[in-house]
Amino acid sequence: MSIVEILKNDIKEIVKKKYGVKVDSSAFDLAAPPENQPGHFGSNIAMFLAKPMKKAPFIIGEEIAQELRKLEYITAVEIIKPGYTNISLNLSFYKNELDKLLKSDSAFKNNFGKGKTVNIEFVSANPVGPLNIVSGRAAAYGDTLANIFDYSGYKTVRETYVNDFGRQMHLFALSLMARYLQLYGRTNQVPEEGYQGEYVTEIAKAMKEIKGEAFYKTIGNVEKLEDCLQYPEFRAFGLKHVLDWQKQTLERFGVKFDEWFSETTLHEKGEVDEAFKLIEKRGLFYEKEDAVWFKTTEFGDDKDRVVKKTDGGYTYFASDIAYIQNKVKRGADLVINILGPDHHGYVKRLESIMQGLGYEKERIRVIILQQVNLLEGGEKMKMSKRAGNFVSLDELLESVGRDAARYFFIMRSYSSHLDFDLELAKEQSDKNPVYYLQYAYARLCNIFEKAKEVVKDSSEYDADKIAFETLEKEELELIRAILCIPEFIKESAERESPNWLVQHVHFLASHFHSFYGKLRVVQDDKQIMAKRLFILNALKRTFEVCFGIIGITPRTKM
RNA sequence: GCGCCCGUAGCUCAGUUGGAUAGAGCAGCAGAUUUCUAAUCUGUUGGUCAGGGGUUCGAUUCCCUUCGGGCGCACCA
Repeated sequence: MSIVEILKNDIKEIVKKKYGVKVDSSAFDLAAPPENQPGHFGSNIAMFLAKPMKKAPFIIGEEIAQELRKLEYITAVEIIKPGYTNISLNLSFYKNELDKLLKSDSAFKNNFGKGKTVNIEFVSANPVGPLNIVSGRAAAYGDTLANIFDYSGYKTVRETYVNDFGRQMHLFALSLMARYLQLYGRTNQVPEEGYQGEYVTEIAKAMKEIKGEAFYKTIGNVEKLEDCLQYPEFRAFGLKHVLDWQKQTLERFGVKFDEWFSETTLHEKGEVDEAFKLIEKRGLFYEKEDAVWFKTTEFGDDKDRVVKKTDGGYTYFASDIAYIQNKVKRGADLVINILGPDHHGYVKRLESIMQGLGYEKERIRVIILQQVNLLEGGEKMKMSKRAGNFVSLDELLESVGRDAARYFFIMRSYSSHLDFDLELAKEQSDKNPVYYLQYAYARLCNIFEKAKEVVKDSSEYDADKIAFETLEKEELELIRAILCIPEFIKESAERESPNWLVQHVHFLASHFHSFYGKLRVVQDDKQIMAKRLFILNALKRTFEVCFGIIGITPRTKM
C-alpha cells in the first residue's frame, strides 16, 4: 500500500467512525500542498464533506484533525483557511516506506483492477504494408497503458487484430502477384486501388528467391489473377512477410503482443455464424432491402448497421461481433479497444455489440486516440500514401530512436492532437524532454560510481544503518515525490492516461536535479552520505520502474 | 445538417467525479561551475482559461449558447 493510500485509509476510517459516512478513496484529494503552505500532505476531505453534512468545512477539519493527531506516524495536523487538512509525518515513517520500495516490486503496485483480466487491443493495422506513424502512437499508448495496468491489479492481454479476411488483403495479394509477374517480364498491372508502394516489389523479389523458377512456371496465363490457383499462396506469403515485418518493427519499439488475432480464423471456425445466431435469437436483427441489419439504434447508435450484405457476404462489423464474443470467452472481464480518430463513429457500434451479446456496456471501453501531426522544423508535413511521403514507424525509429519516439507519443493526453516535431525529437539537447529524465538517471548512477570509492559495500546504507532524525528541505521533497509515484501509477490507470505518470516522473527528475544542485552526497560525513545514498537508492529503483513502464532506456552514462 | 475531439502564457501542452495564489517545457531576461556530469540549477517576464449566460459558498472543470479549428457520418476494411 502506498503512503497516499495509507493516509487516505486512515482518514476514511476516521470519517466512518466519527460521522458514519462512507467515502471512496478517489472522491477526495491527498497531495503535496502548494509551496508556502505548511505540512507534508494536504487533503480537501473536510470540504468534500461540508456539503452533504451541512457543516462548515473548517469545523469538520478540526474534528478530523483531533483524531489524526492520535496516530503514531503523524506529527502535526493543521487546518488552513476554508478547511484544508494539512498533515506532517514522522521522518522514520518515511524511512520505512522508502525501504519498502527498495525491497519489493509490489510496493509500486495497486489493486485498481481487482484481479480482473483486461484485453487491450491496439494497432490492428491492415497487414498490407509497413506500420506508419499513426500506428506508432497507438503502439506507444497501448503498450504503456498495459504496463500501467500490469502494476494496477489487472491481468493484461496485449492483442492486435489482423484484418486478413477482407478486401484490403485481397487487393494486396493482387498487387503482389502483379509485381511478381512483372519480375518475369509480364505486363500485369497493380490494380488501381491496390498497393503501389515499392515494398510490394521487394516482397515479390523475396518470393521469387524462395519459391524458385519452378513455381513461376506452374502459373498459367490466366485472365483474372484471383482465379489463378496460386492466388492463395501469394496471399499467404504476402501476409506472413508483412506480419513478420510489423513484428520486427514493434519489437524495436519495445512492444510485444500476446496475441496476433486473425480475422480469418473467426470465419473458418464458424464463430461468425455462431455469434450471428446468438444476436438473431435475441431479436436484434431484421431484414431490409435484401440485407440483414443489426438494431444498433437500440443501444444509442444513430443508425442501424448492415451485418450481411445483399450479396450474402458478411461485413467487417459482423466479424467484430464474433471477435468480441471470442474475447469474452477467452476470459476478458474488460475489453479495451484503442482506435484512431477516424473511428469515433465506431464507438457506439462496439458498445452495441457488447450489449447485444447480453453483457453490460461497461464491459467494453473504446478509447479514441487523436491524430498525429508531423512537423519538421515547425512546418506541418502533409502525409499521404498516394504521394508516397507518409512516414513509416521504421523511418521514425531510425531517425529519432525508440526512447524519444515513445516519450513523444505518450507525453500528451490521448484526446488531444499530437504535434510530433521530428527535428526536436532528434535533437540531443535540453530542448528534448526525454533527455531530462535520462540525464537525471545517469547523474544518479554516477553518484553511486563515485560513492564506491569511499563506501565498501551497499549494505552500509541499508535502512537499519542510517539515521533519519533531520531532513533538508530538498531531501524531504524528493522523498515525498518518490513515495507519491505509486499513487500516480494508480491514477494513470484510473484515467487511462500514461501522460499523467510521465508528467510526475518529470517532476521527480526535477526534484532530483534541485537536490543535486544543492546537496552533496559523497562527502566526509559518513552519516549524511549514508542517508543520502539510501534515499537515492530508492529513487534509482523508482526511476527504473517508471522507465520500464514508459518504455525508455535507463542510461547509466550520457 | 448530425456526431466526436479540441480552443489555457509568444509556441507546444498538463490541469483529479468543482476546491489552496491556474502549472510545466521551449522561447525571452538576469544569475550560478576550484567540489558526485552545466543535457543541470536559481531568480524573473508573460494569463479576460475563445466569447456570453446559467448552476453554487466556490467554475479552467458541470449545463446552455455563439464563434473558431480538426475529424467522421459506406451493404470499405
